[in-house]
Amino acid sequence: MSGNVMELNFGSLDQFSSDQNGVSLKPLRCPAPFLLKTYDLVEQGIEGEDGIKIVSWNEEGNGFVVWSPAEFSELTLPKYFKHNNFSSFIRQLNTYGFKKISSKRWEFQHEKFQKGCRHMLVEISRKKCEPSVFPQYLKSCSEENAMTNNSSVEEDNNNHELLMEENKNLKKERLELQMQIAECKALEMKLLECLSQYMDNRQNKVRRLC
Amino acid sequence: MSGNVMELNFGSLDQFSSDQNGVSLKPLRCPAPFLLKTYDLVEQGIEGEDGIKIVSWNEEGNGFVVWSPAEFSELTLPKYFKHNNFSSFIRQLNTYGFKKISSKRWEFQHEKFQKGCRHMLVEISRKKCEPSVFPQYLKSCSEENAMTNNSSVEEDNNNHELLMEENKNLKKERLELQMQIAECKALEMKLLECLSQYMDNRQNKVRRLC
DNA sequence: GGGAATATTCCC
DNA sequence: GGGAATATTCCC
Repeated sequence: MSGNVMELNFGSLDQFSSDQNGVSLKPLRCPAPFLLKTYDLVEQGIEGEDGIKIVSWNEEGNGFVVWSPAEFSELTLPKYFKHNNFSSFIRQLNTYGFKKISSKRWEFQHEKFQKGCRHMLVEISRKKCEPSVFPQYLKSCSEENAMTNNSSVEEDNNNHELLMEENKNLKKERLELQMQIAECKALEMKLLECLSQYMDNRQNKVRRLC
Repeated sequence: MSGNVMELNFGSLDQFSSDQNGVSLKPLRCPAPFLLKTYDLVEQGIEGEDGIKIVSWNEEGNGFVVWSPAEFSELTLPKYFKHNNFSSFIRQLNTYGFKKISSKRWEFQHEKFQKGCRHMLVEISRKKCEPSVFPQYLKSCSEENAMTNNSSVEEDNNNHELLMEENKNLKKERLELQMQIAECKALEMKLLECLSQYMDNRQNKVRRLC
């Protein structure tokens, strides 16, 4: 196992800060490991005995460029991550809100990912899936309805495959909706329990007052 | 990267079955990679030049024993997984419902994990987050879905009308489920309002008592 | 043991 | 790009 990621140590996950008097303050939230590793990997983008520049900051220092995706995948990624897939790396960049800002080269940017500002990484967070209360269900509703209305009837009639596909998706969706309902019911139960506890408390209070 | 897990290939994720006439049937669900790897790893539990038995089936063949956790972690795990942590392995076993059945040795069991029954792995699934609340109802649902999928594949293929009909019904069902969810959400709101009123009342009561 | 966050993979 | 399933880690 020598030479691979399992023996690398990226240090403790917790970060401590100290003020100007050297007094230790409470632990700060730590940047996600992915961000720290990506930052470090950009800083050390020169590899191999021929000193190829595989990855580096861009000219402005407000983004980075993967100059050689092949060598990046083969040499750089496995030093920092548990894989050597460029696409998995890209997936993570997207998860953390990086944008690909050039169609001509692999250049990525994030407002809080800048040369010399390792401390700023803590301000980058993963995109969340659940924005509000009714979103996914309302969203799927309107989208589906639009779809159904737009799609031409004759195509559907003539395309068995499409129909089968839609059917399959509908079944999947049904299961998801059923699970959502189960979750709702569970939440109701909890709320009811909660409510009954409050009522019991009130009863007791009333009794004590009599 | 030679010699580590990233170059191992465990084959396609999809499995196909054929009947006795060699006719290819539709793809079967494939066991989780974790289960296949664990099965294979138990089968090949002898390692090193001194031929130590690191892991093997138990006497009955209905479970397996990790005889040497240290060597298992250091030698076996990284060959099959992207880590060398015994605890991560245990975490996965728990996720898939395995039980530790001895306090004296690292012996694990799962009803569907048996010597010579690699095909049975497909019946093992990850535990879901919400087991207790409405299990029977969800279960019957998924069984129903399985039934629907299995029954009369050829008829469905050949009968466009049936497919259209099913499709229509599924959409109707979807609408009903969405309405159910809307009702649930509305009820939740009322319960929350109710709860907050009780909390306010209690506050007032406390205030009056002071 | 298992909940939950993060990482990796797979797929659209 | 991103949703979602699975894997790995971290923590109780």
